[in-house]
Amino acid sequence: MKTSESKYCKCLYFTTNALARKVEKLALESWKPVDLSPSHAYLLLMVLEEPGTQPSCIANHLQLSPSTVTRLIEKLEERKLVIRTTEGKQTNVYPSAAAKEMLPILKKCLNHFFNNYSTILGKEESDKLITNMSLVADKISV
Amino acid sequence: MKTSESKYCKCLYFTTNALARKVEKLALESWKPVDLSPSHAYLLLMVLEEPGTQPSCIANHLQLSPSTVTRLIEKLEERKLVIRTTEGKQTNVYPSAAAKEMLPILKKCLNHFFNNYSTILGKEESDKLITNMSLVADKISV
DNA sequence: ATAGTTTACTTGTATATACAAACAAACTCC
DNA sequence: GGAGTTTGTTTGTATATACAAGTAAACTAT
Repeated sequence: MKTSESKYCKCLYFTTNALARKVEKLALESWKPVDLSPSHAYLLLMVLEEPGTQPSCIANHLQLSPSTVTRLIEKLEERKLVIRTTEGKQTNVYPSAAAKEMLPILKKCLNHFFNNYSTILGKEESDKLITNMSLVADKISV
Repeated sequence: MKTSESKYCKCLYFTTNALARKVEKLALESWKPVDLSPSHAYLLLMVLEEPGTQPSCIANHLQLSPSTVTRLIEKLEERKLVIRTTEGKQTNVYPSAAAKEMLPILKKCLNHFFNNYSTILGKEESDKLITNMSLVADKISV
C-alpha cells in the first residue's frame, strides 16, 4: 500500500514516520558496502572531518541524545574505526588509520545515497522538501 | 542546536529522522493522558473504527511490518484494550469494552495533537508538508 | 487427493534510540 | 578554599522497530 493511500496519510505523526522508515531503508542500502548503519556512518564522517570532536558536539550536529552518541561511538570503537581519549571531563574522538583509509569509500556511499534519492525524487523536489522539513523541525522545540 | 544549523541539514536521511524524532516527542505528549505510545494509540483507534480488522490490514495502513504489529497488539492485549480471536490462519482484533469507553479520551488526545502541530506549524503549512511527504514516500519503493 | 506453494501470523533475535540516574570534572560564589 | 551547582559523558534499563525463520492454514495444479 502506498503511504498516500493509508487511512492516516493526513497525519503528521504517521506520515513523518512512514517517510523516515523508507528513507532509512534507502540509506541502509547505500551504506551496505561499508557495513555501517547510516547513523554510524554519519558519525564516522563527522569524526573524519573534525578529528578530536567531542560527543556533545556530535550529539548537537546529529541531533541525537548524548547517550545514543556514546553507544554509537562504542560500536565504532569496537570495530577499530575511532579512538576515544579522555582529558578531564571531556572526551575526544579520533578516526583510526583504518577509518582514514575508508574515507574514499565512505564518500562514495554518501554520493550513492545522494544520487539515489535525487534520481528517485528529483533534485529540486528533494531539495525543497529537505529545506522545508528542516524549517519545520526548527519550529518544534521539544 | 536547530536542525537547520546542523552540518547535515541538507541531507535527506538526517533531516527526515530529525523531524521524525521531534514529531514523535510531540505526539508522545499528546498521548500521555492515556499512557499509550503514538503507535499503540493509532492501532487502537483503527481497531475501534473497524472492529475485527486483521493484523495484515493494520500493517498496511500503519505501514509497519507484520511482526511489529503483532508486538503492538500483544501489548494492547496485556492491557486488556484489545481481544484477539483466531479463525483458521486469520486473526481478528476487537476492541475491549474498556477500549470503547476510552474512545472519547482517545479522540481528545488525537485532537490535541492535531491542534498542537497546526498551531506550531500553521495549518496550511503543515498540510502542505504532509501531502508532500506522502507523495515522496510513495516514490520510494523499498 | 496429495504435493507444492502461497498467505497470515508469530517468535527469536538484533538494533537504534532515549530517559533517568550515576559519576566525575569544572566552575561559581561566599 | 570548600560547598553547591553546572557540564560532559557513561550506564542501566526500556522501547519501537525490523528481519529471518518458524508455523499453520488455505489454495493450486496435477
